[in-house]
Amino acid sequence: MSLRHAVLGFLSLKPLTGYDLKKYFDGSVGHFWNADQAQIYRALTQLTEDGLVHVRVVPQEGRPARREHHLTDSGRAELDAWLRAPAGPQAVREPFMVQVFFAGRLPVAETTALLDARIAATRERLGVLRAIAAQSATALDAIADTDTTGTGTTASGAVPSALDRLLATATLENGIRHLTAELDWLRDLRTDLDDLHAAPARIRRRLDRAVSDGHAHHPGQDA
Amino acid sequence: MSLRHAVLGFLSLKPLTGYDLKKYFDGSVGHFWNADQAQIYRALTQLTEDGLVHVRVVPQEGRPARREHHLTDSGRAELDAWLRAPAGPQAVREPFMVQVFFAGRLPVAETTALLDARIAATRERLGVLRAIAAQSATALDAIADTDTTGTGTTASGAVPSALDRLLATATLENGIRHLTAELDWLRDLRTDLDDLHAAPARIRRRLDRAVSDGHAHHPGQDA
DNA sequence: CGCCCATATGAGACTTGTCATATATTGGAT
DNA sequence: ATCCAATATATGACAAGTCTCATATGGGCG
Repeated sequence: MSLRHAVLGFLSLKPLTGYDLKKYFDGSVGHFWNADQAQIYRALTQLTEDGLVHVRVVPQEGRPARREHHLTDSGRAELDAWLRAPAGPQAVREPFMVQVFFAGRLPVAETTALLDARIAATRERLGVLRAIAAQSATALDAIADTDTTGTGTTASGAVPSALDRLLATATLENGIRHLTAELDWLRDLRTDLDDLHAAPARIRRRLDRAVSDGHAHHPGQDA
Repeated sequence: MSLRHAVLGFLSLKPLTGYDLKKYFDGSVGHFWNADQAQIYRALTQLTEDGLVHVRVVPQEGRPARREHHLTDSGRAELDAWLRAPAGPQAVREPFMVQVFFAGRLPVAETTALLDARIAATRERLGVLRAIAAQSATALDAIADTDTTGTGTTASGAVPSALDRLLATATLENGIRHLTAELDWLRDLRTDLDDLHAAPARIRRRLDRAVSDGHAHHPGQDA
């Protein structure tokens, strides 16, 4: 869906090859949008067919010719229209939550182990984002800096404005906030599990009974 | 991928028809996993082919026969194995962040309008989750309560344990935390945008120059 | 010599989403 | 009385999107 538009977005900054795009994706929007190389190339092909992009082939010494993709006017129009359109509700899809939801089948020890693993992984991802934020070179700078044209014509690589920086930083911050929230949640859940587990079996049975009150008794996870 | 496993998870609670499953999905894991009816039926077909599930047809007066899907032993084994397996890194995919990232092309007023819309939508979703949490009837209870069998044999609908409740509640809480984080972030961004916009044009230009220092000047969004 | 970088393309499997449709019964509206 | 709507139940077909894997070229570098 919006892979196309992300591509258009980058091309609005400056003309790029599929190869460039792949790198920029990984380097700047990688936290919230992953793009496979094949996908990018296919998107470019389609966009070209649809007339939103046109290709200029720039021969090079030694390397394969750059197939530079430039935005056309309709491409720019399409991008702006999309940017204006309020995004529909995005489909949520969290396999890990499914695991948690049904984790009652496992012995508690295994569940806490899974949580710990998840905590570690989340902390790691958070570290990565924090590191990027700390060096504070917005991905935009990387894009503006690299003179891919070789022609000396840096006209297309405009310097990012304060607004652009703010927005780019904000997307990073968004990732950080979500990861932080996730981490907090994981730790709280971890604690709750421990508390539940710490209560000796007899009390736990009483709890179960109190809570379900009047129904048949449940097998229980005491294994 | 894990639609299959979510289905297995529900079937481990009690045997269900595709129709039941659809309702349970919507009612309990709907916040973090959306499932289309056709998808569920397709998953059931596959699971049956793979021998993880077997169907018992229960004729009914007046209604179409219930095709009850029961977990087989290998089904249970598969479910447990999956629950134990640490989830791989999930692909992030946030169209809205893409919009934000490139929103610099729009006049600031439009961007803030988009943000406001997003704030409203997020608050709404948050309200829904909070309401569910407040009535505190875990989705599990709904599943246990409904006597779908009609046979009077309530044996399969086991009462959820304290652990099960904790986990179900936790997944809800997870959604709430993330939405809250999102909301905070949106508001902060909103404020930052206002601040930037509030600075008179001359100062803003100075800011831009200070920040980019030595490069060509950027067109700017003063429209 | 062999591997990596820059650059690009293709085939095929699989997942998802969307839409349409079928049947039988109960319960309300006209 | 009759008809429509809703409920409970289930399928089929197809478009669109994604992922994965494989492959090709030609120069630079260790």
